[in-house]
Amino acid sequence: MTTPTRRLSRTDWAAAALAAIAESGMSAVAVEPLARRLATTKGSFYWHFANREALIEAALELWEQEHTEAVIARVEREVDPRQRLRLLLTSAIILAQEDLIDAAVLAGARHPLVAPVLARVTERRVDYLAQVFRQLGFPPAQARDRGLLAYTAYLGQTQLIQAGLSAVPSHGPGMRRYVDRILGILTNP
Amino acid sequence: MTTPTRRLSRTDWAAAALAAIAESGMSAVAVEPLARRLATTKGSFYWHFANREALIEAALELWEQEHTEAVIARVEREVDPRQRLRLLLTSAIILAQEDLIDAAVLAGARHPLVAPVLARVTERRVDYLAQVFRQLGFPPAQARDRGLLAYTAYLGQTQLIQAGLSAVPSHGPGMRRYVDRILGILTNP
DNA sequence: TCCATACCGTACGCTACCGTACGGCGGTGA
DNA sequence: TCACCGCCGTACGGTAGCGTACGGTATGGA
Repeated sequence: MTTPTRRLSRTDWAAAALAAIAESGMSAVAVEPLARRLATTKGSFYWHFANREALIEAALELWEQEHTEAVIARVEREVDPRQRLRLLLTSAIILAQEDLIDAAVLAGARHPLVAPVLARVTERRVDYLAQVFRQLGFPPAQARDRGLLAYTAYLGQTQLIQAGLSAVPSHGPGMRRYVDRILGILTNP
Repeated sequence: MTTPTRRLSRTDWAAAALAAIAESGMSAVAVEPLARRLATTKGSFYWHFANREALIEAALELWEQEHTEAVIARVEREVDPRQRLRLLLTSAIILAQEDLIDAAVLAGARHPLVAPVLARVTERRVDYLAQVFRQLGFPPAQARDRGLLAYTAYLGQTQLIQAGLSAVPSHGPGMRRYVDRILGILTNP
């Protein structure tokens, strides 16, 4: 995973912080515990970062890149907009189960450093969804409504899982049927 | 609100803790800050509670009662199931905007004391919604699906608001039309 | 009136974490 | 080989909150 060198980079710290957020939330971004986890000391940390805030910012920046821009870029390689939407939905469903980072960031929505990033990411994702619906032929206003609806469903789903009550088939043909049903509802004029 | 006496009860502390959760999340349930806020000292607190955990438990118990059982009891006074559903939806929409406690508890879903309470509350709410749909004439399995769908929409909505992007008319005739639309979708066979 | 009981104030020790100061080590270029 | 620089280890002081010990006060019932 990380290089076998014992010297750490700024990005190593940011990645560790992001992992800590996913596991235990914002409060887990603490310098000394992270240092223990990375088998180093605060001396390393304060060389790469001015303070704890700077680390949180770096971690959230990483999240924004990897969990929004990168996903959009990958989906954009699909040519057919309907296939794009399907790919988006399936990856969202799978991610909502395995990957806890989105839920963890949502949970920290009130944190002053999280709020602006979260707002940007939410807007970006809804915008992209709306764009896909426009490419499917819906007029702008309707496209945005449907984008919002789709994203709300995603959020609600992650929260249900957080609450320990998953009700969505997360794999296999059950999921395929489920995705098709959702797709039908979302694209039905 | 509270009695003009300066002596506090166990419930006063629990209510203050719940308010603190709504404002600033689980980590805000801290003895000394709460004591300052109540214009008293830790001496009072440790008379009424064994420790911080006990306070969190009491606060969550209060939440469970006031934000689930009490709402259900009030809605139950409505005779027509379709009216019950409408009342439930409108109060949910209004609450999702004004009242931040539900979102704050969701945000603490990973906390060991929150998780079981949240699981119970979620189950209870979905069960109740399913019951209403059964009373509307849907067969049990379909009723549960629709209950889940409705609750997912509620959760997604609160999360969107948390992310600073509200897209739902929260009052007036706009909300009435919106509720009617939702009602139509949810009860359409 | 007097005392028991319920409740609160205060001082203390403990732990976890933040941030700083500074010394040291190891690799790289002259 | 030596000096320099990037990176890390360590020790320290400061703060915030938890929990405890114990003394103090007020209030209602005998």
